[in-house]
Amino acid sequence: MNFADLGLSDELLQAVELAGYSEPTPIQAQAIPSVLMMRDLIGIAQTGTGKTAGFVLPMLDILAHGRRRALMPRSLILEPTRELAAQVAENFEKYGKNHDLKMALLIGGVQMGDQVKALTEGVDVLIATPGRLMDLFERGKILLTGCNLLVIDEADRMLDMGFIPDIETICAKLPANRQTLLFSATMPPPIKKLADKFLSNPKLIEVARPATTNVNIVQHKVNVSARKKRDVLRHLLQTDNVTTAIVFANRKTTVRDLAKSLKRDGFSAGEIHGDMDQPSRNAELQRFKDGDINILVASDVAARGLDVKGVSHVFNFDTPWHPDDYVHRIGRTGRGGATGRAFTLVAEEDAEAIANVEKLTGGPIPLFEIDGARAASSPTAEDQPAERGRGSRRAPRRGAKAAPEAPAHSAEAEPLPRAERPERAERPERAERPQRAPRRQREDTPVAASAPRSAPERAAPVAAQREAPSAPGEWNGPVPGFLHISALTA
DNA sequence: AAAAAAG
Repeated sequence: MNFADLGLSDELLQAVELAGYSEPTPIQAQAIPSVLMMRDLIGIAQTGTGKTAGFVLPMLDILAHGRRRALMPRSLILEPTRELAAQVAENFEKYGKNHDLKMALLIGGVQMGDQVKALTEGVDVLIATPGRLMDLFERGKILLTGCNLLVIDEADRMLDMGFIPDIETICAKLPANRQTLLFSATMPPPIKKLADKFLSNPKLIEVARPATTNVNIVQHKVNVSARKKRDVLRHLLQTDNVTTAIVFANRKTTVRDLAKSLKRDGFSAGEIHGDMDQPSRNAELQRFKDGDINILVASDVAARGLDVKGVSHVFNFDTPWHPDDYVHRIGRTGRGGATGRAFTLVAEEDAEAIANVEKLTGGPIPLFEIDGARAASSPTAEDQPAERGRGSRRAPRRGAKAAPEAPAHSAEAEPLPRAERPERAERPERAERPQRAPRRQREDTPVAASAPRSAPERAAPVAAQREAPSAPGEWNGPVPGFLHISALTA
């Protein structure tokens, strides 16, 4: 199966080829022809399956015909979070480079002026979060009567976030005679009802099995007391060949404190959560994507859909209360055929949550024991995927520095510091300290002795993984032309 | 219990 067999135009095929893809993913192979035939579609799929390109590519083809009119966008894509909306916009830029199509990114947290201006001039596609879209609509800045192509992305997430009434309101403002595509990782009854109400004779495509069955993600839980969570996290960050990690916490305050603490300890860390203003959120995410930082501490704003290449590890500093979120969080790693590792720190307060997670994922998550240096497993070169073809031998990304490393778990691994010892004194020092955060010296926390620097080849496979081309639809580095999109929302 | 999204 080849992209050329799917009925896409030559301009699109060229953009796809330029992006480095030749073979469509299963969801693309199934979705693209149906969308081109103007059918309604239900896609049971998660991000990381190439879902985004699955609707962006045929939409571009459809939009290539017809003309835009002021205030009357021709198509609308709804996304649950601002970051996801921006990510879809990047895809439009990438694949639409041969088309003269205008888009507007309508998200909150940024000034309305440029968004309104774009609407006034006419856009072909709106990419929006529901709140800002409703706001602009109520202000009379948008007419949705010309919008005959609608994409509802991440519908189950929209449900979780209470957006379904908004979605219904928005659907009612669109022409009844339209094409609707709905994507969702799961199909809970309210989503099924929504689909029944707003889609007609949809083609059903199901490709993504739950991420928990993603064999590319090695999962572990670590029993730990609440007060030792930070120590265990630091230990894992140092000893598990972490190149790039997302650390999820349940509360925004935890995210903030933890990021601060990691930075203080010299880790190259950043943070993202909903209490930050949008420019800061964008900046932190970009720093992470660019490799300026290799650890992102995040709330569940980043749990779903975010597509950053080469995330070697996901850490759940807290077990998510909602078991579905566990699946989404760990799905940030092990993407595009790469191997990922997911650790969940389980304290007493997480007991109930982890039980629910294990019920959902269908079995106990293997315990990873640290105290006593008894590691259940450690990443080795064999764990890493072999070369995935397609030019994966580019030089390592400039900014993608590895985390401070120590040898992988083995009999000689350092045990965790014991509670009664001065906690930092026992920790192996990071030989290659991420320079960005100047360490604050404190006399009671001496810099620990240096751990042997692990051989560079240990980290190499994961670094290569970060560089390997992703499937279409995945985030694949900054898109040069994207500047003008961000300018639209600056 | 939280987080997200409009401000």
